[in-house]
Amino acid sequence: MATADQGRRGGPAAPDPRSAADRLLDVLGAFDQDNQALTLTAVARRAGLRLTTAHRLVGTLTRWGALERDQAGVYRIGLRLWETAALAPRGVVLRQAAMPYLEDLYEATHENVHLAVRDGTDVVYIERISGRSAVGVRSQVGARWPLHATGVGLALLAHAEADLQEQVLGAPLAAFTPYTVTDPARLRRLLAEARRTGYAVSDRQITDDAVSVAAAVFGAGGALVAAVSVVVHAEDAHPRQLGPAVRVAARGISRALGWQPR
Amino acid sequence: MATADQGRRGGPAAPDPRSAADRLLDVLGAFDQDNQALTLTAVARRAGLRLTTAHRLVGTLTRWGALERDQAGVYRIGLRLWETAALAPRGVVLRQAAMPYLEDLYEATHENVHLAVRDGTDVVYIERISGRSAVGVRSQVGARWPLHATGVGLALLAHAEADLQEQVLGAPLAAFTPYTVTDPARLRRLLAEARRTGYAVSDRQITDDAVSVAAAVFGAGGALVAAVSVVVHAEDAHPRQLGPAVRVAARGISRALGWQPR
DNA sequence: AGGCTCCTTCCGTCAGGCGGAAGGGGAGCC
DNA sequence: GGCTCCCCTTCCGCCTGACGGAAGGAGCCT
Repeated sequence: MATADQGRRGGPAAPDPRSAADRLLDVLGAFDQDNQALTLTAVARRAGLRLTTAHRLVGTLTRWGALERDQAGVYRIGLRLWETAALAPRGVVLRQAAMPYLEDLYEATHENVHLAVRDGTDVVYIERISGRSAVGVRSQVGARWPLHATGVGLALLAHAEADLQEQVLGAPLAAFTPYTVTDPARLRRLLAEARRTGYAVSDRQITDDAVSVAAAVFGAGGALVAAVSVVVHAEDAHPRQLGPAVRVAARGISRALGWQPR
Repeated sequence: MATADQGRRGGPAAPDPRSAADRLLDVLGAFDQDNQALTLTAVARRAGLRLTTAHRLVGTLTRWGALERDQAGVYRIGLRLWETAALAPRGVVLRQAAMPYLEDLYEATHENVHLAVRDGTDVVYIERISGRSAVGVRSQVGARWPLHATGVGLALLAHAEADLQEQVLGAPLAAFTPYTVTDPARLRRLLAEARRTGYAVSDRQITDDAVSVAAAVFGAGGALVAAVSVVVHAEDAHPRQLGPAVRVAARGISRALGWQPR
């Protein structure tokens, strides 16, 4: 979607309000989960740039290593960018600290295990351990979902500041299945429940055959940092049983991050 | 190091030959393993930019999400960049495919397990599984080392095209310990040995207490893609024993990537 | 061959990036 | 308190280098 405002009338071409830096970032932004490999023309179209401009920017990015070009002339995200992005404190660094505990959780359940952080009113998945026999889930590493629908999102929202909660509760809540909670009052009760029990449950809110049980992870000083979850088939979901296991893993990670129980 | 050429003489300021795009990328490049958190001034210094220019660029990057700024005003790599970089085919995508086999290798050995790819004449580490009791290694995810010294580097070099081998063999070989192989003829023999046995051994070439045993990973069509290694204490190193295990893991990953034994 | 799409190079114009200057704000020191 | 130092932010005029139209090349399909 959003090929918008390409329409130019008689006027002498509306001057692009974007800075050169914005345009470069828009080239990077042209790549996403569904567009991991793009031709030059596709980059130009998705970034809303003239072909020549895209050509120049893509050349610069490729020379630096932010993009790579294969024999067919198709561009992908390059290793050098990956390398730099590996320094993100909420990415690789968090993941490395959490990994052993995620492994333990996987060993104990043999189900999909997730680690995610909050960005605005979305969750971003940092890591996923996929059981071979586990339920098919729609979340990939790097994927984004709204806070209110996923297990990890509910866990994060339940422990978030009041104004963020109000922001989410005040906006329309997108539905992904018939089970997705779109009623603010019901969402409020879910969050209260999550705070009371220490784990959040998302029942078939993303796909209609998966239930997710999640718990929040805190850093040094008690700041909310991330959330962990286990995703299981809806029919054999035992939140009461999984909750404690997820909580244990979450506390383990919190401890590794320097969190101290009060 | 490298505060170089800040010296301006009487002249009216040498015009920076870098493009706006280059300068933006140099801001990102200012962040590395040893500089994961930088103030605005530090960014300007490391990127070789005026403070005002850095200020503007860093603002744009932060607005986009490529950088994040904490309360103290210190900048770090942001989640959005991490998200985009997660699309790198030789990064997260490769890692996800390899992970189960790396786990198996870790279970079998309980030593540090590495996955790395080649970039130019360097290796870049994509993943590391650290045993709690394993030997301390100097490689982090996202780290870079020259091909000739690490186990994974030797495995990659042994199966690389002839001209790359000649390029490495023709250049000076940096030493990191007294054991680092800096003689081209000896390196040539190591590579031949690696091809013969199917695994490469780096004996105390990076740190003087660690031995690395590595094997190459191939993709669909037989293209060289990556290398896997196990790093153990020098005293209890049994390359003959580890070699086969590493080879099995490497072939497993290769198979997962669509490689077919001929 | 012809027509198509996608890519690359060239070059003149003018908008927008650059950086000097000035001022705010906080930490540390006397 | 008053001082200094350092880091950050905003403002604004000049000049440069980014932009994009135009033209042409390279494949690919019919």
